[in-house]
Amino acid sequence: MNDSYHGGDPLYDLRHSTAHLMAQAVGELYPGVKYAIGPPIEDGFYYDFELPEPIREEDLPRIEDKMREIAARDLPIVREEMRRPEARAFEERADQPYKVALIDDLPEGEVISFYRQGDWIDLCRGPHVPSTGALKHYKLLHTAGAYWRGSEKNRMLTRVYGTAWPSKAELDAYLNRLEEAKARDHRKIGKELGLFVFAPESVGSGIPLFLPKGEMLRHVMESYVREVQTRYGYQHVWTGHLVREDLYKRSGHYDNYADVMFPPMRDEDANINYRLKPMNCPSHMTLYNHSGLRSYRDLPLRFAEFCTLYRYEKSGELNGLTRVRSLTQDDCHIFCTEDQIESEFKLALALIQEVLSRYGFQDYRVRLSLRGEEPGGKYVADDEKWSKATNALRSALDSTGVAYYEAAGEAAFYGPKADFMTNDVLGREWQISTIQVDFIQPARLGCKYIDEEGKERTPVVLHRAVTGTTERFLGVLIEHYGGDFPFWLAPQQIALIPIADRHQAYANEVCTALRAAGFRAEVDSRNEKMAKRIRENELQKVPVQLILGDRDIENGTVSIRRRGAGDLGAKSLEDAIAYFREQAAS
RNA sequence: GCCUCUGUGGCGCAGUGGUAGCGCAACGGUUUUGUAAACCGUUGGUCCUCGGUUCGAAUCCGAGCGGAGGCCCCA
Repeated sequence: MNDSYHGGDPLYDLRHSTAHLMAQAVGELYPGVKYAIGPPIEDGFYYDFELPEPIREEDLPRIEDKMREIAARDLPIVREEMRRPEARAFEERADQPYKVALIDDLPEGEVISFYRQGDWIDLCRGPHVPSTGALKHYKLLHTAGAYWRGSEKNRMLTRVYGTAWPSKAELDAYLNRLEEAKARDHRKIGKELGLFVFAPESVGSGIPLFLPKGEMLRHVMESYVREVQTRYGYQHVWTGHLVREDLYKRSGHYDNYADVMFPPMRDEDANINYRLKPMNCPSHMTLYNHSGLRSYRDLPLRFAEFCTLYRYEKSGELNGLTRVRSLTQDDCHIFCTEDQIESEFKLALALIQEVLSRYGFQDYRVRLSLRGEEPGGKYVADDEKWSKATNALRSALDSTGVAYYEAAGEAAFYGPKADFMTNDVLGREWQISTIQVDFIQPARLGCKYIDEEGKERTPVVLHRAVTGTTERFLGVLIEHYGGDFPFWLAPQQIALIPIADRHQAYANEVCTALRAAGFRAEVDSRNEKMAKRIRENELQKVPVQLILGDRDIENGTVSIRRRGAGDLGAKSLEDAIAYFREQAAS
């Protein structure tokens, strides 16, 4: 939800009214405050203020106390209406420049509504709860800076976020959910499980350094997607990390993407600038162009690549693994005819569905991102091609019956796209997969194929990523699983615990057999009590532990402890391997 | 980049003006163990950096760098 919210949902009305309550409290505590906007949002609300002095996090309880005091007055919340000139004059007298600006922006119409509670009044479309006494279960969460009207050219205001719920139980449940999310933070778990580190040496920490277990996760994830892609008829290619800058001038990226490219590297002798590759598309199209003349019989042609790209993200944008400067896309470019767009889209959809389901993401929604209203701007102008591409996507989505919604102004400069949003176990939404139609770049870079009538034509390109980037997806996965990865994905699948030194040789022997069978196993031979090693391997979330002692040597067995299920008892090595194969498949 | 907050041994933390402490880890030793923490001992910190205030700074102030939450962006 955003400030385009028009009311009607009781939960949102409650949050909207709580935002007003907070604004009134802030007004009483900070005379001279200027109010901007205060909408309800997913799970809560915020209000933007311009303040004579900053609000700090430790001031929030004081504001909450004042809110409770105002709520206890049980002030009726009353709608009032003014004609536009009176409303404008009213806010000018009140020295509320942001409200004046909002009024000037409202669509033509004579009547403008305000909501009053006691002696406090705010420009607002409403609706609201009947009285401040109805507001009981809320909490202010944190403060943040936010630009007026969301533009970095404007003044930065102080935004206070809060949450509000109809009952104490729901409020507590929500606060618990926040705590749980904090405990699952991938940066925290990544450190605890020894997956990756951020070193100050790695340029503003936009470059994660992966430890052996983290690299194993990357490897397993990439191998899996590679296997699926091969099965779906994709071909994997490799185009490296450096690209001549003139390619990006021809593709259009130089004009549209320059701010996220690292500065050029210069070859003075040859008078050539090179760039670290920020995207694969132009490279794949170059590969297409220089690997023989293509006919319609060669299409669709699907070039996939796992390559690390480099983007010069602003320092304040960096965030753990979910926003980095070196990112590895599971990228693919599908060269096809216009007639093949729909079937290729469906094939990609099936692939995405299979992969997301393997990772335990049950359902997803699609956001169809289209060109904005205004012609020109960042979008390459060619109305016919835009509408053709847009219709192809709509048609493919309609025929597959996937739920989707449209977002104007969110498209890439070269065409519309479909982004796949999914929710993790905590209900948070993530954008992962994407499919983008491109009628522009193939033409710019001179991609051709010969059609049935022997004529040269320009192929359509679908840009497609399944997991998006390995880094971000891993971050999402860590939080999704809380670090407790399924057996097939776990960087270490099996820990072998020899009870005493004399069991060491047997443990090594079993470990060798398990590795030969394709499992990721390690012997924990530290001189610690068995129970301590079990505890630590549990905390490291190793899915299976094999306890090996005198009884096992005597009977030729292994004693299996499965994380989550406990002691499964002794099995022969063959039975154990069969059990692990079963675990790896599920 | 912008706003607010923040920075103490490998990790998690305590210490608010009188030149640093705890737990875990690491290391040495004892122990040889059957399903979530054996015992004893020992290392290890120019308290992010630079500058200032002060007789004296981990502690106060300023700048820089890093981190967190947001904003603008975005895979």
